[in-house]
Amino acid sequence: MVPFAKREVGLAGKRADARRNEATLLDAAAAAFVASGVDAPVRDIAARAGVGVGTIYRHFPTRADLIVAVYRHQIEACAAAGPDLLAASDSPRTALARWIDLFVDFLVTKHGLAEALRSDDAAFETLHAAFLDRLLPVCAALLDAGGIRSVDAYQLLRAVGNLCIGAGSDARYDARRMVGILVAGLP
Amino acid sequence: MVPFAKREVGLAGKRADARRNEATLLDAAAAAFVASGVDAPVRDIAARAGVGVGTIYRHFPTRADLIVAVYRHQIEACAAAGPDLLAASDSPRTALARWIDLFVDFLVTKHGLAEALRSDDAAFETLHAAFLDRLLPVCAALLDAGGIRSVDAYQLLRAVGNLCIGAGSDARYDARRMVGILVAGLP
DNA sequence: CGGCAAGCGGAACCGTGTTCCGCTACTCCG
DNA sequence: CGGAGTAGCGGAACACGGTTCCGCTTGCCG
Repeated sequence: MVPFAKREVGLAGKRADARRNEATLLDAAAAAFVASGVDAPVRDIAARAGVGVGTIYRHFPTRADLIVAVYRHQIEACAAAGPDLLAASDSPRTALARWIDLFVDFLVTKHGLAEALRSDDAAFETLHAAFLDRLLPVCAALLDAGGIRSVDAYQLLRAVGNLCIGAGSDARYDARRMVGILVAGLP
Repeated sequence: MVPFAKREVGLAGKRADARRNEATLLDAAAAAFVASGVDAPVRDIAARAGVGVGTIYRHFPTRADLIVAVYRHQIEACAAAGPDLLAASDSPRTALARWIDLFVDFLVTKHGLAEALRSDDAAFETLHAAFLDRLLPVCAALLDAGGIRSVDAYQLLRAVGNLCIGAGSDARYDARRMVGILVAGLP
């Protein structure tokens, strides 16, 4: 028996101070993301954590890795909610609508996340992948359960993500509403 | 004694070389936008035009001013098409759908324009304004003619603009289709 | 032609992300 | 417990893009 072994993937087998720094960095990054959005300057995050910028890049080679690490649990929760909603809702269509609502809530409450998600910058590839790996199958299952064949899950997630861009910084624009209209209008 | 310049300030009173440079810059910018998107580095545009970067900033104080100048005619054409479509179409709803198609075509064929349009960077304020000034009233008229009160013109344009983001760089995503579904689903 | 301000070029500056390397200090082993 | 070796650290340095600034050039007008 190996106590705590591999409980947190990135933390196993490292020196104690390295593990401490990684945890501190995750906290600092989460705080910085709340305060300044996911575009928070690397130096700010490093300063919050009380480490040098080199330490960030050692633990998280790209910004996307850091973002994924911070939000991994929420991505997971969103993915897990899919089957639950399908079981609990009156119709698959309702389940889809509710699940999309969860996804939208997630995106609009993280400033800049929707923007980062759709960036075609190669550095954000792993962020893109992390979302698609977990959420695409869930979305596909919901579409399938609802008998919706007119769009594939990728396009729908992409469209919803796009609609969420800038949602937090423009009082005249209500992303939730436009997403609702889109989903309701799916043929 | 007159401490001011001998000639009135204004476009017509510019020096001949300045007017020449401005025209050259517009051509160079248009070419750079086609080649590298509207995010083309300022130095690239200057190099294409054979001028220094200072010359760009003198004629176009912000990047948005340059973008607006390059696309002014197309914005204008799109705005002008609104009333025409309303007169020529079977129903206001059809006219709206066709007009949105024009708008989408405009956006997706200009790499990075949709992204720039929705940027909350203060430098893009005049770009934002240029689009809204001309297109918002047209869109509002089309919505009104169709009796659509459930969304305002700003939200619709914003949503359509968002859906067009990244349309040119992702083969799996068809912005025109998602926009079509959204517009068709407007209650 | 001569004076002078409009206009020009591009070096310099600033704020990002990212890399690199000399030093620190943690861990392990004797 | 103490010394050696290395994982890991800090932050200076570099890359790169936008923007500013200022000394020089040049078109314009008298």
